[in-house]
Amino acid sequence: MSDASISFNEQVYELVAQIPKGRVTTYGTLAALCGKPRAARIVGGIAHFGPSELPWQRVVKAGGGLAEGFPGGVEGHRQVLEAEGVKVSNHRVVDFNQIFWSGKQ
DNA sequence: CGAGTGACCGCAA
DNA sequence: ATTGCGGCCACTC
Repeated sequence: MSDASISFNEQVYELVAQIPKGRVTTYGTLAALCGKPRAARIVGGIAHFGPSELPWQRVVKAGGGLAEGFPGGVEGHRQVLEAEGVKVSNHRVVDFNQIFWSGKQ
């Protein structure tokens, strides 16, 4: 653990910033990577007050669902995801299991 | 400085 | 399929 001295939110920032383009992950996964598999809720709170320069659009709900609290709603989220190359269908990420990013490329 | 809230997740009824 | 509850951390008022 090289970054165990930083806070939980700092780890989330690093992870979100390292998400490859065209790839997506879930709040629970980011929390689990930080060591808190039950802290998915915190990731959502961090995302709301976190730096807007981070690609929060690549962060979706479990199962590939779009974030309901996203600015503009799931409709706005869908537009950004498709702009990244991620196909979305009915408020749901297509081929989510293929573009899912588990922290290892 | 104390309490509340949040862009969630998973399970139980 | 829907509804309700507990859990965790950081940030805001």
